[in-house]
Amino acid sequence: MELTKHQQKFVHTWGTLGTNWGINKTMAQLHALLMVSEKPLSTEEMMQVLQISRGNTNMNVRALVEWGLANKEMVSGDRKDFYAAKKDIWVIARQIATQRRKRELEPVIAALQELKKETPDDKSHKELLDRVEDIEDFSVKVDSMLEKFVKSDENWFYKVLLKLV
Amino acid sequence: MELTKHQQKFVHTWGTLGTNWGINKTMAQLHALLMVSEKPLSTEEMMQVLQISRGNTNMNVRALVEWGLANKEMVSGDRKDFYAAKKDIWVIARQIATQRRKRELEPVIAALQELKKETPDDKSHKELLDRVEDIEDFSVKVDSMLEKFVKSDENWFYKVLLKLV
DNA sequence: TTATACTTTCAGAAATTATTGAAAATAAAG
DNA sequence: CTTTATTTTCAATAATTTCTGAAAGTATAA
Repeated sequence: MELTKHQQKFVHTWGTLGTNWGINKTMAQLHALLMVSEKPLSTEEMMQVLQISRGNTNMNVRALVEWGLANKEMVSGDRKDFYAAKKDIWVIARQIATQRRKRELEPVIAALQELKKETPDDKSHKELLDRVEDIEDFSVKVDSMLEKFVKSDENWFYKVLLKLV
Repeated sequence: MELTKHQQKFVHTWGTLGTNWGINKTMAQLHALLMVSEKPLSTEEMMQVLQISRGNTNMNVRALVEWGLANKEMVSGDRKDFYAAKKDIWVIARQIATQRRKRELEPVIAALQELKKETPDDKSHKELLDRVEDIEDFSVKVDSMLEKFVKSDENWFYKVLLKLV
């Protein structure tokens, strides 16, 4: 299997951009590769195109599945597992929002709530409690906004966008 | 200078959470420390409280200033530089949105636009162009939403939130 | 069964990122 | 100026994260 130079560039670029988003290069490149592929790909094919090891391929493609960005598929008559990326940008965006909410926002809210509960409300903790409460309130708002986005359809987003103008 | 155990826990927790957001631990801890401090702090004080080196303190406190999350301040009668965190959550959120837009979103849009321009519109690039266009459109929408948020006041956000219900 | 095809795991190696600490640079005071 | 206080830089090192490849594990076919 061989990519055109433009496909190669897309895969390479997506890997670099992913790095700035805190996503590891291999995972981002696999995602890009699956997104431009017309058909599901096997581990062998991904290894060969990206020139990476079997272990690395397996770990990262499964991370993609865990994030809900790709699916494992069976091709009849073949014993191998194949993988295909979800291609609808709204589905992708919702999956990412779901995961980031779970991994980045909810732990913040939980930690701040605990902190608030156990911190005595005395003079020496005024600043601390003010900060914790402000950040918690804000986080809860963002969280509920993301929740709405996740549960919404495409039109919701357009409507919101319109209303903002 | 000494923190209460609750302040210590906040600083420690914020450092850990920061790590999950792709921010380095020292930067997040410095941010937390400055957020709970009633007065601006000197490099010495920050080094001593967090038990970190002078170089590390200097680099990361300047990163906070670059992100617009803290300010350098002069205390009259003292030759040292002091630093204070911005404490208004709306200001903080807008600063972070501004920076993330610049660092994470704009490079994506620029890269995709370039890719789109240079990729021939033939059959072998159908998937690629479809993906690039979808992601670019979506990114531009998110970007303009963030732009609005950055330029807005606190009420804007509440209004948006209300409209979404 | 046993053989074969394929996937998963994981210890060690490689690459990347963060931190130290001391030297160089800068700035204020005498 | 010269001295002294302070900040900044950066090469060396430490810590963390990613990647490899081979061995162990699973599943299907013969």
